[in-house]
Amino acid sequence: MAAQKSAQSPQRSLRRNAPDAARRSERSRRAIYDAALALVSEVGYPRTTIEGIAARAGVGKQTIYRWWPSKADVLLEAFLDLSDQASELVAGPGGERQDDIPDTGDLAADLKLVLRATVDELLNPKFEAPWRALAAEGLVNEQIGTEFVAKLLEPSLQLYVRRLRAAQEQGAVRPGVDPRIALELFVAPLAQRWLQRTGPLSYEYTDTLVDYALHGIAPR
Amino acid sequence: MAAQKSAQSPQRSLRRNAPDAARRSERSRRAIYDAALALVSEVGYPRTTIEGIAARAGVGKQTIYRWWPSKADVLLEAFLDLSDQASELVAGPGGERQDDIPDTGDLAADLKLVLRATVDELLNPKFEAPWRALAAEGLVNEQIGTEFVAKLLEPSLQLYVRRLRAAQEQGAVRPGVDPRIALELFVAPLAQRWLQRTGPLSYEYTDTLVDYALHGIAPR
DNA sequence: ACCGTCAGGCGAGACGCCGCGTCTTGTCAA
DNA sequence: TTGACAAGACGCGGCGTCTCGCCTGACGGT
Repeated sequence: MAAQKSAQSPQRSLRRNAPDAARRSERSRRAIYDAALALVSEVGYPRTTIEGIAARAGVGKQTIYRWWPSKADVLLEAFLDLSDQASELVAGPGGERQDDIPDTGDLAADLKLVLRATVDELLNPKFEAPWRALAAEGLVNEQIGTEFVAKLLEPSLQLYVRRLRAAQEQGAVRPGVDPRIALELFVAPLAQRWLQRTGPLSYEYTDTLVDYALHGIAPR
Repeated sequence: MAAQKSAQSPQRSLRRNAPDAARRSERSRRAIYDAALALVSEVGYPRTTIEGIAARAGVGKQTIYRWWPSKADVLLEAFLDLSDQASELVAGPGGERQDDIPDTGDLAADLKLVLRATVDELLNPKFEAPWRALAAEGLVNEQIGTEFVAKLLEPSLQLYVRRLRAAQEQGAVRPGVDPRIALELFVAPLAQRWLQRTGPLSYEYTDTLVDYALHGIAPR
């Protein structure tokens, strides 16, 4: 027995029968992502099946079950991958990520700009179906919900937190205000309107949200 | 062709083979509601099956398929029924519904009070599972989503709209403000925090939302 | 640097199970 | 008398597990 300090097999003990990631087929992984995203968009999340994904990807079912515990996890990873690709396009291949909201000194204008970009993203048909599916799954499945929020939403929200803190130092936001709660005033209504289809997403709408959130609805 | 305006059978033409509602068993209907709500709470929405509801309710599967098109519709109706019962308890059996937010002249206080009541309702364990399930289904299923919003959410939102309009007439809200959007400033963040489990629901939190929404986060 | 070996990931698909939605039967109440 | 009812059989399709050869990539000996 060679120099393994523990157990008979190399890093098998993490989960039962953990597969060897070094020998994993990159080709299959990508095909599965593509098939999952395509199927969710084409036939909807509930009618997307693991059998269907496997067939579409030209992959054995076992290959999916080997690497993911559920179809929700497959879709979550596929969507994360899609988002990464998309944001790599925006930033250069050099790597500098879009990791801050611009600070022109005009908070209202900066927020409106970012929210307009968010609207554009939400209206991108490639994102809609998987995004809705994951949001829905997250409501009912705590594990997916937590991961969805942490990996997909939280990074964007942190951008707002930083921008609002900067505004606070500049005196553009009241000192006592909690940025974490403040950002919800414009983000949550937008998200809700989109998810619940209670109205059209327009620049006018998001601009209004920013104005209300900054100055309140009471007379000044 | 045979100008029957009313066809051969009484109100059969609405859908194919529409059943006779007059002969419907009230007993089965109630049992199905109870079983559906109980199962969703006990085993979760995805593992709640029509077979399971039928068995639990002591009812034939056909009785469910006769009256509802899908398990989501069953649950929606069951939950509407539950809500009606609950709000009948609050109002007297005489019938006067709680159909307005109190107007003490102090808008902030009135809103805080109602939001605190909403928090209590959201934390009621009897409501949580079915509410989440329906919200999730509504994200992915447009028909359910529309009905969910219209029958469950919209009535409550109208209460806010009315109260905000009254406030507007009293000069407590700026004239140009759209009440429909204004109410989202405090309702949407609360809903989102609850649904996404991104933080605890406390009176302190909802009070803060009202303050931010009324006065904004910018210096006055 | 090369090449042989072999563990294990791979595509394919069979398996038993279960819930789906439909259909059939006999019972019972309006 | 009619039609909703409880019970449950039916074929179907997706589930998650399994078995089969094939092929690949990591590793060791020369």
